[in-house]
Amino acid sequence: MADHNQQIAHFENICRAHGLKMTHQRLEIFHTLVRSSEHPSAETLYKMLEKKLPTLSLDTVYRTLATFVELGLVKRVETPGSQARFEAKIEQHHHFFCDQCGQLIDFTWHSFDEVQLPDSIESIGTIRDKNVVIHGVCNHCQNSDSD
Amino acid sequence: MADHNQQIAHFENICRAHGLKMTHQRLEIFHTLVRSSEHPSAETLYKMLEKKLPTLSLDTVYRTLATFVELGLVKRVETPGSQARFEAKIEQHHHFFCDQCGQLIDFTWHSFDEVQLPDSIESIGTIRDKNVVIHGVCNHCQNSDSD
DNA sequence: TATCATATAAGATTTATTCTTAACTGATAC
DNA sequence: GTATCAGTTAAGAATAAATCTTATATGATA
Repeated sequence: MADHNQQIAHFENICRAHGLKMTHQRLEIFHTLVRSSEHPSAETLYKMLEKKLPTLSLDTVYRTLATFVELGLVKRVETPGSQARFEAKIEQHHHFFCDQCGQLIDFTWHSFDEVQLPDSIESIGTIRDKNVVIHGVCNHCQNSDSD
Repeated sequence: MADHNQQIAHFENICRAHGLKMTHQRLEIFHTLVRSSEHPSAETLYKMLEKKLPTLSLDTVYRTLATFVELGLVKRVETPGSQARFEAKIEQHHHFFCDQCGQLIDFTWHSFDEVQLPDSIESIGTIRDKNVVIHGVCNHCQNSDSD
């Protein structure tokens, strides 16, 4: 398990540096996202939080996520689903997307991270980030298919 | 330049095999997509075709693309943009996405295609497809930034 | 303690996409 | 060739995700 406290400290620093107030909502949304591995949508986050913050509004979740993405604290993950999904994971990682259930699973692949890209990339542009996306069927779906 | 005729023959076979009529609209939409390298959205395709098919409706473009995706003739490409984008490219390839202009550029990387995935994948699921997505700034944007 | 950024509520707006219905077109089977 | 029926069109309605609006309330920080 990664050191979430450190990440939350970083989050607080960034907010302070940008003169953003540390509201319960922001803190809880970030906490939830950092601790979740399911890459939730705004709506999912809203539901995850409704017990802890009964007055939270979906609008605030959207607004807050947009702020976080702008600050680079959170990433929007592209998926085939209709709703945008988010993650607060900082370490370099890659995604396995289950075409059956829509689950998104992180994995690491250090040898890929260090490999050099093909020369042809130079004629295309400058790299900020390189990621692997695997599409397939997760083991859970695979097993439940066998009935 | 790839052999588009072969791809179009394949397209016709698949349509016939599924009892789908070879309408002008379907043919032109597929032609345009096969020959385009810009991964157009439904709306972009619609605009690309409005001269050739003045009576074409946007609805038909959406409907036709959905049919093609279902038949596996066309792929929906996930991008950070709000509109879905499509490609008819069959050969294994990867994507460079320009964060500045939203352009999506294909590239090939054979050594990646052949490399083995990390063992950890086995505990996740079965692979259908693996792709690299690079985010960065294309050379065109890079150059026009320097003013 | 005061100030002001933020959150909330309620509802309107925007945008992409899909659906509906009715009339028409044209591809394919015969 | 002609009939049939899938598919297209038009026009407009319906959905759904996301964003915005306005007025009021809250609560973090100086």
